[in-house]
Amino acid sequence: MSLLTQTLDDDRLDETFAALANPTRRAILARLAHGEANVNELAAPFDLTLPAISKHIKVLEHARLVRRTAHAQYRPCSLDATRLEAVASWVDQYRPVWEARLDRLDEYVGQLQPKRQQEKGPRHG
Amino acid sequence: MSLLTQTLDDDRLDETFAALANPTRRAILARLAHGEANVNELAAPFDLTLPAISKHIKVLEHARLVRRTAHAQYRPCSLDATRLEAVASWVDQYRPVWEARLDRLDEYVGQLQPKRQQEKGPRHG
DNA sequence: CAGTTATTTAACTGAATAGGAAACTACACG
DNA sequence: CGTGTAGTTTCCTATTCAGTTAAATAACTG
Repeated sequence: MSLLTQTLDDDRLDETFAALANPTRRAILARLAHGEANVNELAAPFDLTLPAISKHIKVLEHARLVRRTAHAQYRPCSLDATRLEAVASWVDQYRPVWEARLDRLDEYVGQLQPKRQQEKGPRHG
Repeated sequence: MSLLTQTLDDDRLDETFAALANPTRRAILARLAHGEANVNELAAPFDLTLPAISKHIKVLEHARLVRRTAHAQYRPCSLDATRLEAVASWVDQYRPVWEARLDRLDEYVGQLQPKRQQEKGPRHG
């Protein structure tokens, strides 16, 4: 799959990235990586009201970054890493770009050999 | 670095994820992965006005996902993969979670050995 | 059933986003 | 200098977002 077609199958990537674009939500994910937690537990470290946390969780849930169950009046959350894996594979498409430090994937794609970096030269004349 | 401290150094991750949470901007990045391009070239595939694209580029530039230069009246953009690398390493923190399919990093952190996967068993009672 | 705990919903506010239209800047070219 | 080309800025609109308070729902507990 080329980087040009990548746009076609970014099914839910908008939603995923939008969910990740918030420090509270990333912190919630980090916490859930250590095991499931209910809403009050998740809210504890933050200077936010419970409804605010509840909404953040809803965003994460809707983005399928967390799964929820229900035990009595508790609604524990757990991490669902599937979408994180999707993020990883999206960003991994660009890995050659930063690894080669070429900033041109073309050259990487076309010719895998290291081959002298081939400066394009400044062409501002 | 543990997943709990990860929150502390997510310097510009908000901005980065927010910039990536848009299909037009991701498509622009994809295009730039093939080499630099100016604004009109970047705008061509989209059903958006030039100012709209210009603003998307500004978002990407501010998020340091693209770099810009100036040749005459052209302002070519090129991909800067540094922040993508940051995204990759952020998401890679979670790799053990989806690779082990445990949904509990604790167990991974505690005992790295493969050691028979140790099913926790269903505990919904 | 009354009360307590856990969580959500509703209603509202202020700020940020995405987009368009129109006007503006900057440069090249003749 | 005037015109075309490349791109940005300004202004405006509609939508979404993050947060609040207050009220509602849900389930356990005595």
